[in-house]
Amino acid sequence: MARSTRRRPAPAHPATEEIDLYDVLHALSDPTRMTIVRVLRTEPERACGTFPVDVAPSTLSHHFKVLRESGVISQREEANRRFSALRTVDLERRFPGLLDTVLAALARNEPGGGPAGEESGHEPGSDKARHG
Amino acid sequence: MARSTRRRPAPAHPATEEIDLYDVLHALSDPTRMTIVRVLRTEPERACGTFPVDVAPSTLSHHFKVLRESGVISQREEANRRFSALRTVDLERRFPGLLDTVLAALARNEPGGGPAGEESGHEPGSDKARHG
DNA sequence: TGCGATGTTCGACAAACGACGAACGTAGCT
DNA sequence: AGCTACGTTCGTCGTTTGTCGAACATCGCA
Repeated sequence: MARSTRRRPAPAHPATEEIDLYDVLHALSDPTRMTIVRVLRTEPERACGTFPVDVAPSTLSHHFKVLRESGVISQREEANRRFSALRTVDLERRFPGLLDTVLAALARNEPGGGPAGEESGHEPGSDKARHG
Repeated sequence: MARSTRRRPAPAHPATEEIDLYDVLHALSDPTRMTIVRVLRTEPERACGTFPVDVAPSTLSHHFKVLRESGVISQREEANRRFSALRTVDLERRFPGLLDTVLAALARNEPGGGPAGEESGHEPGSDKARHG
C-alpha cells in the first residue's frame, strides 16, 4: 500500500544543524559539482539530466549524492524525475555568507569561464611568490 | 648558482593571481589543515613543529605542502626551521571575504571546540550526518 | 503490454589522498 | 667531531575519489 507512494528510497538529506563544514567544502572543491551549484544558483530547481556537464549519468548521480549528503542541495522526486535545488536558506543559517562568498570567489576564479567543460582547468601552478 | 645562500630548494608558492579556488577549498576541507589555518589566524607566523596536531612529522610536512601550494599559507626559512604564515592579504585580494567566512563557519561547525586536538571530529568510518 | 526516458545502484578501475616509518640534510649545540 | 632538533623526501600502505559501463527500477505514453 505505502508501496505505491514511494518505491524508491527517499533521498536522505542532513538536517540543517548537522551540515558539516568539511563535507560542504569538499563537495564544493570539485568543478563538476561546482558547476551544478552555480547553475542551481540562477534557478529555483532543475532536473538532474539537464545540467551542462558532460559526464556519464552514473557519474552525475554520484555527484548529486555527494552534494545532497553534504547538505548543499536538496532533491525532490516528481514522477521519474528528480529535481535538485540549492539549500540556500539552510546553508545561510548554518554558515552565513559561505555560499555567497564561495560563488563570488568562483566568478573570480574563471573570469571568462563558460558554464561547463572546464573540468580540466586545474593546472599545477608555477612558483613566484614571496613570504608575506 | 648561489649555492651558499639556498641549500634547500626554496618552497614554491603560487602567485596571488594563480591561486585556484578548487585548490583552496580542497586544502580547507581537511580538519588537520584547517586546524593549522585556524591557529595561524591568531598569530603572524609559527614554526611547523609547534602546531597542536598529533600526526607524524612527515604527514605534517605533507599538509604544509598542500596548504602552501594551494596558496593558503606561505613559508619562510630561518635556520633549520620553517615558519608558516597565512597569506591573508593575497587571499583577500584573490577571493575577498573567503577566509573570514570559512573561519566563521568553522567556529559554527564545532561550537564547543577548543583550539586544538579535535582531529577526531572527523572520524573515517563513522559517517556523521547519516540522516536516515 | 511494451517501449523509451530518466536516474539509481552495482562493480570495476586508475588516480589521488592521508597516514606512517625510514633515511636524509641542515643548523646549533656540547 | 659527535649529537640532537627540526623538517623534508622517499617508499609504502590502505582508503577514498571520480569515472565509466552494465543492469535495474520507475514513470509516461503508445
